[in-house]
Amino acid sequence: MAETGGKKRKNSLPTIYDIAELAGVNPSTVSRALNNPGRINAVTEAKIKDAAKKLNYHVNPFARALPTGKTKMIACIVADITNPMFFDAVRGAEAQASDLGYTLVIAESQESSSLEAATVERIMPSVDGVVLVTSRLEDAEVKEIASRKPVVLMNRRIDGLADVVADISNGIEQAVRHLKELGHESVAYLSGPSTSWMSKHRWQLIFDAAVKQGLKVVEIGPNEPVVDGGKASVDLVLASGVSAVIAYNDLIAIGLMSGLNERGVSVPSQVSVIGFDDIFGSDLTTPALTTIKSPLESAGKLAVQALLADIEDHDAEQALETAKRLAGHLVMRASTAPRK
Amino acid sequence: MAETGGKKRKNSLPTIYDIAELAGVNPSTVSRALNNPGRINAVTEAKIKDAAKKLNYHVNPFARALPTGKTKMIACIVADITNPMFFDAVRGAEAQASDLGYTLVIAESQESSSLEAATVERIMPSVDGVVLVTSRLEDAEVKEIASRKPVVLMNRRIDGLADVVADISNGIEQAVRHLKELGHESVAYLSGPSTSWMSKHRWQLIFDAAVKQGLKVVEIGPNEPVVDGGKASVDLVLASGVSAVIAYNDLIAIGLMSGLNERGVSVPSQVSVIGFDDIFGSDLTTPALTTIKSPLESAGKLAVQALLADIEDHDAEQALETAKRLAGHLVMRASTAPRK
DNA sequence: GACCTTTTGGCAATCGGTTGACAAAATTAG
DNA sequence: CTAATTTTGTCAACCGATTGCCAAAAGGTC
Repeated sequence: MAETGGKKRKNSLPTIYDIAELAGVNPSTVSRALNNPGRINAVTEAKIKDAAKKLNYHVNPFARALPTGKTKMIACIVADITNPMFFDAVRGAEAQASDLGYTLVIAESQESSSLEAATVERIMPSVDGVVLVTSRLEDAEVKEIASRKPVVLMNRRIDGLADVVADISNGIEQAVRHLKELGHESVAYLSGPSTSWMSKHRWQLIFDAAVKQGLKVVEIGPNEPVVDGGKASVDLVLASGVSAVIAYNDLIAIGLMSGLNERGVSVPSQVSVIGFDDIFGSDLTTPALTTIKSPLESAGKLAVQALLADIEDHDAEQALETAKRLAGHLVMRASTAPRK
Repeated sequence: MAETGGKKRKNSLPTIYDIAELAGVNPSTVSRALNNPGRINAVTEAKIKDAAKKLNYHVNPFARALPTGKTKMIACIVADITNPMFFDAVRGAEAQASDLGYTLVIAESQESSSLEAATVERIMPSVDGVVLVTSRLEDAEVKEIASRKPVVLMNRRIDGLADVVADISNGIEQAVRHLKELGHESVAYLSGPSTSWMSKHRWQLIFDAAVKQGLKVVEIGPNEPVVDGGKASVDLVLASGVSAVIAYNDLIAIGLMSGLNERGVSVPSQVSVIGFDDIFGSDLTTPALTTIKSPLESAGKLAVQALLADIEDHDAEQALETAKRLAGHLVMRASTAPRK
């Protein structure tokens, strides 16, 4: 006999139909028992749940996604996975997502706005919402995306959209005051990519703080937000004649220190350097880097919390409010010293 | 007030039915034209593709996944996202996956075997295959998973399963010879987690090389594969009386150096330290860390290549063969010195 | 016991594609 | 010019869940 007489079941996974058969009820009853506890008689429900256990049933996410449109996946798009700054953010997001039964898809845009757009386009159909971390897209593009699916921004602000941005004004003020107290009279800001909202934001705050403290202040950039970007800016820094530098991020700060070192300029005795983020490794440098740290893990958590609140039609305000109280602060180490 | 961006749109995305209508053909013809080029008359095909462009059509991945079982997603499960070692691996994997039209889902198991099992269970139904990086699961568990979906291992070997493991025997031999040449007579291996295949593997090779060079050798561990794990082992290292240490990874090595430093023991003049992986930051320490580096980005690429070959029923041998030629080597920096 | 509610669970349509079977049309052969 | 063959596109049955609608069963009321 060519065909077996038995079930033609492939080695595929159990479905609600199998459960229905085993429990002697209709598939729709199974569906209700499983997602709509209470809708069904308690004893029937128990019988169905037993059968489900017995068959080791797991809902097929695709079959569910088709009619509901809900995929239980969210995306987190970061500019550069290899920047340690993203660790904590991603880890916080991951933890919160799986806590709430969602799967987090992480993708990177490699600091490219066109690649970011393509990535978003590719992933969007598969997810219920998106967290954009330090997005390099233009406001209009982000808004367009947000018009299709829930979006939460991290380290970026766009009017009308939800965002999680730690308040760094205090940290920056501390940093600038710190430099002032060390006797510095001028400071340079080594900016990040020109498409970075966060870079502009930091410059704005540094500018204000410096003016307030009566320090001369200049912006040098844009710089690639990587170690080599910092290294490449050494000439400009030296030419500017400043005695202190605040860099867009720790990577740039580290690159700058290494570049200065190669030039025989000593940090911190000749030039003081401050970074942002307190990434892994920033306490390993010589001298250890003074930096302005943000609570990125909490930020990641809250971003996902707000996103899921929106997706599931709860109130996102609470998470967003909590996020507003996130604040950065100065971590003092050894890369700053009194001006000679 | 900032609302999250979800204007849930009613009029959903274009479907093949819309295209069919616009092009005046049957939906199945559209499906064939789009996935089965050649099956359909060239002019009809063109007309359909035009219509698809016009409507800005994108296939609904869930609708497709339902009948085909193919999701065009693969998972990459790593032990700890915050270990910089995974950057390069993940980046290579991501790049290769999107090149081939797949979406990579990254998840971490936080070094926990039970969490890893749960994560795999959760993600498995949604993906076509899995890359396990330094898995903490037992052989039998991994095999069970591999019996359900294609699996490729990174930095782990299990009989009968595909793996990508760079050949580090040479790098280790270089390292041990290097220590010997510096006059060391004994070396300790600071091992990683007891569930780590890679940790055992490294110990094996170090042991062999040390014996061959006539060095005394001991294993100290297990240690948590993080900075604090290295710090915590300082007492044991000092008590052992060795003058050189090779650590399971750079994180442990860095922690050890910092711990030794706190004890007033100088690296490298009193104790030489060597790590593994050459992570970001390992050249920033004082002294800069000597380490055995593996080509992790290539490994990630090849793992995905092999996995996709398997999934799409091509020949995975080629990728696997190339992977066999991946080799690590010693990166000499400043954390090793002649024995006093 | 007749009548009205409320529970409970089944039927069948639906989500958006894929694909085997087949008929109509076009092409080639004899 | 008819028969055989190939090409092209349609029909309809899935894939596995969800859900509105409805009927049967159970419970309450008078």
